[in-house]
Amino acid sequence: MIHDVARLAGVSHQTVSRVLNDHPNVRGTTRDRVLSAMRQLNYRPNALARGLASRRSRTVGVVGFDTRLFGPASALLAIEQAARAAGYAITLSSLAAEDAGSVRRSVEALADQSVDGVIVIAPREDSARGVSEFQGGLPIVAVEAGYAGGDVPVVSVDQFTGARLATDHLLELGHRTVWHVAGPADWLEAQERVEGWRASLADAGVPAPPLIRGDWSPASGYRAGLDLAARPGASAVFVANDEMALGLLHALSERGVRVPQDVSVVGFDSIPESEFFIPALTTVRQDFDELGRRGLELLVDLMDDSPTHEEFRSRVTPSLMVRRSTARYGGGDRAPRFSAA
Amino acid sequence: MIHDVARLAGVSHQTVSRVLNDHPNVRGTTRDRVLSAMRQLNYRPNALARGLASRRSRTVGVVGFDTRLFGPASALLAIEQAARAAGYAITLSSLAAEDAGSVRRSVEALADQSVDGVIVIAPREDSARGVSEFQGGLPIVAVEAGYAGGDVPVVSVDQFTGARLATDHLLELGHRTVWHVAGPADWLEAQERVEGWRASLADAGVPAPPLIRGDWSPASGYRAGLDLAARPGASAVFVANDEMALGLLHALSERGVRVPQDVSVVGFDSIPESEFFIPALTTVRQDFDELGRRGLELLVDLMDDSPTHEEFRSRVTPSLMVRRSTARYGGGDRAPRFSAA
DNA sequence: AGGGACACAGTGAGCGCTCACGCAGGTAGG
DNA sequence: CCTACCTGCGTGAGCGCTCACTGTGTCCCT
Repeated sequence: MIHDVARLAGVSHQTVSRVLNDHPNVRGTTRDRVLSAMRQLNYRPNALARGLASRRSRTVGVVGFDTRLFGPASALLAIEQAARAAGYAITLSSLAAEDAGSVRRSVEALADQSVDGVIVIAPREDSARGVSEFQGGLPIVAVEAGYAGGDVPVVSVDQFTGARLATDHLLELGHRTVWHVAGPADWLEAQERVEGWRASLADAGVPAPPLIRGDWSPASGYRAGLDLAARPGASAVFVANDEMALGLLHALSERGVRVPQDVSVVGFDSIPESEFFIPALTTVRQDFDELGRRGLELLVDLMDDSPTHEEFRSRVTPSLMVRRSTARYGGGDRAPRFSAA
Repeated sequence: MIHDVARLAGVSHQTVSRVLNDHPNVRGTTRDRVLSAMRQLNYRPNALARGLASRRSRTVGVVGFDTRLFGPASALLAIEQAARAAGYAITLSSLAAEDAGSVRRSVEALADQSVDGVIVIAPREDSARGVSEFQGGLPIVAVEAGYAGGDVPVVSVDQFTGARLATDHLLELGHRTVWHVAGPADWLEAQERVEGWRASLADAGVPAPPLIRGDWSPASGYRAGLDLAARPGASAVFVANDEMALGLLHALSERGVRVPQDVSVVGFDSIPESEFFIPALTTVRQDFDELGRRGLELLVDLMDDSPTHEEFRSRVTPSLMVRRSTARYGGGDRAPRFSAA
């Protein structure tokens, strides 16, 4: 096919290849002849052949865990768009279960597809290990994976600061202490948020109430909400994500506990829906787009092994969105209107 | 590389290739020798080279519009998993804007990547046109794209029936009529839902209130809610998706209109959060997983050009999830507690 | 005037596979 | 006993490109 173009343009196949790859040392007039021949023949370079010959597929693999969730889905989209802009195609590989083994297998599968690099969106501890387990000389970047990933380049949101933001906000409103509904213990993000919460309480010199564990789902937030509704002393809660906060709000409403009059609630993520929760949820916004963009940028640097970003760990700073679910501490305990089932 | 395996196993490269491709006419003992040689050398076939030689990349392209939304994201995930099971890799191409041109460009870009087939997740009218615009002899399946797509094979949810389900439910509860907050006019799904709603009202012999347009966003649902709160006659609303229903619920709550005592609300999609809205939202569930699975199945059939499914249009039936946002019509108009700003 | 440097173009090999053949040897049918 | 056919395996070419190398002509410096 490249030969047809070459013949029509009256040059060698190599010159066509040079034009294709923007090599210098092609005279302008020659280039124009080649380009017009390409247009005439509606020539489309064969990506497979280029990849085979050049050993660069111009494709990056993305390993994602549950890309239905807002965070991963947003990061994926941002990565895809940044990749397209940088001239890379995206090959996707979702994880069924997220454990070290399946992350490794996914990366291997992508390597078999001859991708030039891999981005792993996988926020659990195990997956970070899965990444470092992979031995293949393939550039890999982890996104949303906290700091624990050994020597893997990581781009992540500063969860610690985000959690402090949330907790400090509640303390500044006069609450005596802040409860925390956390995510699963094996999620790096959940861990960091717990630490931020603890640090904030410690700095304020107030005791930390017992931790309540959720699993990110609204249902688990609902259960936490029932629990909290039965504790008249609890006046402020920092919930580790917006979905759980939704469930919690639901439970409090069912129990007749008013938000924010009786209890203040802060979420995390700022999913688009959170602004329309009842009441509108005060939450910590993570910029997933920025995350995806930076991840791809870092990967491109690694693939070009240009003067590689000395910064192999990049952190995105979250911000607090104050809405209607938080208010000044009113003092006193709630009268237990309903007993908790 | 295949030669190394061949040498170690004492066979020709062609025999290795036969083993790789599960060809018959290889003696069991020979096959075993080849397999063990592969294992010893940790041989990984080069997908690019196989694709180049065989003219089949074993890759399918997916064009998706805003894969952050629950529907597209779920379909994408299901497609990916079905593809993996069928031995295909996934190349992703998200759409920035959804118009005919950019759909066509996306499909072309995927064709340039030598994909064997394409699935388009693009629910707008324009995109269906974009698909049929593409001339490339590439198998294409549209998902979530209604019926309007000319001669393109389509897998979609029966939106018409879904809308009837919702409207009938409200009418059966005794409501005099049902209002509808619709999606954008150029979305096929929105159109079908409007038609289902109209058909249901017509069958019941009740007049259709004016249509309220939204844009799928919670914010537009919120605006619709403010509008409806000011109409004391409105006692039942069918909202075209759950996000808008959330915004609507928020507005009603702000205005002191109680759901379901004063107004019954039905959504569409059954996003995971909807169960924890306040109150839990009655909604129409679409099985996006089934959609994705069937889409890929259909595409595989087309790619193998096996006795091709004579059914080129496959419809998934939605179901009604009755929760707490709907109740029997209480009779009488709402007393306007608050005037609409 | 000679030689080095550079701009521009062409030649052949080969990336790692599969495809279309060819060629033995065994089994069956007449 | 010859043809016909199947099983099992090998040989060579080639998929559509890029890479490394070679070969011109032109300009500039010494």
